[in-house]
Amino acid sequence: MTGLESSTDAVPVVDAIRAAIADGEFVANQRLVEADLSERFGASRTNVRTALVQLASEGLVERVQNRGARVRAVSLAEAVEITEVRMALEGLCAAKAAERLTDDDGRRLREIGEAMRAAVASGDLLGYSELNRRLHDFVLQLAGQGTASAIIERLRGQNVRHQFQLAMHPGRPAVSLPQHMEIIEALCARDADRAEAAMRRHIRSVIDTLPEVDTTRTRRFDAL
Amino acid sequence: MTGLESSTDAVPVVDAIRAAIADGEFVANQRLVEADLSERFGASRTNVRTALVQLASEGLVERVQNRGARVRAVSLAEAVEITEVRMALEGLCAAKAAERLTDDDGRRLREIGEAMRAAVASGDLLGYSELNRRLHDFVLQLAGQGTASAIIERLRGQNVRHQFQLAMHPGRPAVSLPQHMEIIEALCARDADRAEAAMRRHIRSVIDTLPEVDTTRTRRFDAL
DNA sequence: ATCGGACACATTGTCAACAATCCTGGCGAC
DNA sequence: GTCGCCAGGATTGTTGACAATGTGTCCGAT
Repeated sequence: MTGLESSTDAVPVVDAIRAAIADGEFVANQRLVEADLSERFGASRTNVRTALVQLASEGLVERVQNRGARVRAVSLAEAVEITEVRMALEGLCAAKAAERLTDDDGRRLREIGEAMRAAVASGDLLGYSELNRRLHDFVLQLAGQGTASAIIERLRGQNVRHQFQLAMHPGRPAVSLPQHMEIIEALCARDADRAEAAMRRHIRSVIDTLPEVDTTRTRRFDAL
Repeated sequence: MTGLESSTDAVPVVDAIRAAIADGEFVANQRLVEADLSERFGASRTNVRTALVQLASEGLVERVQNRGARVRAVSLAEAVEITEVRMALEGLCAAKAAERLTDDDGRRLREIGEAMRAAVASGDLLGYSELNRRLHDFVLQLAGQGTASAIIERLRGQNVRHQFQLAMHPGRPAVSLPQHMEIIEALCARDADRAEAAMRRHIRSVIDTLPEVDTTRTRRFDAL
């Protein structure tokens, strides 16, 4: 998509920019010039401007007075902090999900689990990554915790880069697959404490792996 | 403060509105008319507008197309959800704080604890409430978790009403004081697990008390 | 060759006016 | 009396132009 395909959209500018950042079209530290975005998405500069304000309060972009906005680069330390928050919140959601689980939910969970096994066995990294997302999303949905889910979603947006690198890390599936299965088992057993513990162990291992996959060349040569 | 005292402030419109909501000057479901706020705070309507967008993405304000903004009313169920998130996150921060605590921090914690005891003994509800805020803030500061702290702060803003009612609940200090002391002791012992557990127990009791202090008369009969 | 200053350009910040939309109240038809 | 309908007013949404600020460049003096 090279140009102007959106003619009469409501207020999707913020979503469009968010998606562009998520998809890597806008890379970290890239400048976001209002006039350019305005033309790129066929929106008025005012709309782009308010979109940038909103994205700034979501932590996706940085804005400095009279100097414009750019895609915020999250350091490794920040990625760790963010994932620690996710650990606490997804743990909470796992516990809630265990309490509210229906038999049908359990079946769907096990389906995801089997699909994961198959994806890992066949070396389908992208498929496994997609299933990973589906599992975590499903847990959030089961938990029925709107507040927590919204926060987790927002934090995930800030971490797309690190998450992606993690998914492509060789040997990672062998570690995370059994953790995922343990989460599923605990949920199906409706054991809230065990589900929370399993989820926390899983995300703790993500945190421990983050430094290994970090490719922050730290080319900002002053702050690190 | 009744009127226009801010003449040449940078971009404090959003902070001013936030403060007004926190202080109860703007009550739940109250309409926030751009022109009125514009005059009230001596800012242009454009600034007010972007401020409202930002506050909406913070969850303090609700905005509907062509119908303006109003102060968001958080239901009891939402207040419970919010406080459950706080339980998870402040638990995390308590654990981190225990690991990083210095001797001097410990002394300051115990000072707060003693001041709390005195406030409760003398029936100083407002003083105790203020100390409560100071204790929780101090734990966040000790934890050094910027991401978690920012989220907690934001959630607190949404819950001001319920928090206030809780603080004024008779008999509440008798319950929360020993919990606060346990948190302080666990922190001073540098026992991360115990600190996290104590913090979670404390906030769990807050959650359990919320329904009792709830005064959602649902008097929104369309609100003005 | 390097430094300082002035000029030009690019970009953001602000404002006022205009258009679109929604709510209110009154009026007539049934 | 109730329902539908149609101005009138209030409020939000949008646009474009202009001001303010920052950035980069070129030139001359040392």
